[in-house]
Amino acid sequence: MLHVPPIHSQSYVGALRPYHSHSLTAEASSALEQVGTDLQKPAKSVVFRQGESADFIYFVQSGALRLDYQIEDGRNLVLDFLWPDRFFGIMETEVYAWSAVTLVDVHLKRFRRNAMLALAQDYPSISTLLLQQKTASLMAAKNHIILMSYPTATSKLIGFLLAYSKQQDYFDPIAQVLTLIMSRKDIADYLGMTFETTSRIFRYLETENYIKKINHRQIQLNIKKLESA
Amino acid sequence: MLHVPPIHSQSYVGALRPYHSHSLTAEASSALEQVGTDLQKPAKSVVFRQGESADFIYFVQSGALRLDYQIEDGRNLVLDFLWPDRFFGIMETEVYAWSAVTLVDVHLKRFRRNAMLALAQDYPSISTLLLQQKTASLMAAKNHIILMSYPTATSKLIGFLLAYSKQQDYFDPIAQVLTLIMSRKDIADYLGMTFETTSRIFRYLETENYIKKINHRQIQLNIKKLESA
DNA sequence: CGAGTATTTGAGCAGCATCAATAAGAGTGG
DNA sequence: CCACTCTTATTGATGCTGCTCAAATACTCG
Repeated sequence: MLHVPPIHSQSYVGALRPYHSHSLTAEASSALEQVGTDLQKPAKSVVFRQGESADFIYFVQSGALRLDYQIEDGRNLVLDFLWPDRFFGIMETEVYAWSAVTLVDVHLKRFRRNAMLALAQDYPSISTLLLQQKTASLMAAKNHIILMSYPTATSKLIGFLLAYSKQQDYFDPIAQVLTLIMSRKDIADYLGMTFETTSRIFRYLETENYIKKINHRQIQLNIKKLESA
Repeated sequence: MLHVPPIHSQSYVGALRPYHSHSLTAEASSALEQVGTDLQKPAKSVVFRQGESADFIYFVQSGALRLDYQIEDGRNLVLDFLWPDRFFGIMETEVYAWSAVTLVDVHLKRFRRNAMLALAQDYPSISTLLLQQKTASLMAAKNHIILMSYPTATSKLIGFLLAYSKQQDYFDPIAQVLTLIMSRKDIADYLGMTFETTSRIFRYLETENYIKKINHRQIQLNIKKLESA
């Protein structure tokens, strides 16, 4: 059975509590189950591309992805990072407005959009689910905007690290070690800076004892110090 | 019969926008009508404040507003500008995560959140409407992120002017004159820069004949030149 | 008309981008 | 397992953009 936990927040905007604390009814859940198929993708593979026909809606069962928006000037913008329990690809348009790329091996559930939207007409709890998931996307976008509005690259990166450290799959709260599954460039493209700046700020944070690099992808965080910065 | 335009439709000039839509059935429409009340607000008034109990959902019938997010460090961030045909204040949390402030005199429709969400359980078309409106908010946020990612203040401001000039209430396509209903500071707080920079870029755009200032709030745009920049 | 607010403009400096060169790590095949 | 290649990350030097602080001007509203 497909169990969708209530949205939890990694947010600066505020904790996100569902209006009705709820998951799907048993009937809605099994109806959804019948139109969904399991799907596995290796790391660094494309789930869908910007501009492709938006025929499917996806759900992250495990792993992580990033959403890329290709700008006309050639730059790539990372719009969001997706973690387990998130739906994505819920478009109102014919085509996907951005691409979805896996960062690690992922386990997805895939639904035909037509089928899912038809079910939403019959099962109010599916409509509510879709609305909650859209809300989750919107809150993530608002948090992203807030991060990008920070006046310095240092505060942006600190904000990013603190938000990221809420992801229990990649942060060990005992050892305080964060496993970076995305590249310096991905982080830079998310925060609106160059990857050289990202790298330099990591260096600066280490000299000031905010973090300690174990290797390129493993970083020990001094959470308290980062939070008070 | 209720008629709400699809989210990508263009607004028509001057008239009051009904929230009635193709997506709402007659029953859903009249049910909604019974829980909605008309509301007028003068320019520069607060519709709701960040942190207040999120009891109402609003619909813009005419006018324009901005959504403000107050950051702990004292800065104010403009998250979005709202135009006619947009719902706002659809929260999943107990309280509003940002404030809504009118830029000009506005005509709103106000719905009790409890009532509206209860109706959504009975009328699938109301759920669809809410989902569409969330999508509109999300697309606006994504466009905002794209704007903020532009590498220079000049390109951000050009992007803002071009997007804003799609608002037929405030852009005269014959004279090519855009009426700015928000301050330099509002624009700066939306784009993530200082208002001095906003002012300087306006000056620069005028020297390069991208725009011509009629006065502080009326600006003639050379759309073609701006688009090719 | 006067007081308060919004906007413009100036000077100097800090932070980030750019261009460039190394270094570290990951992947592959012998 | 090592040698080779390719990718990712780091570090350096330099210049420009946009921020800060400051002052003057324009506009708004009672």
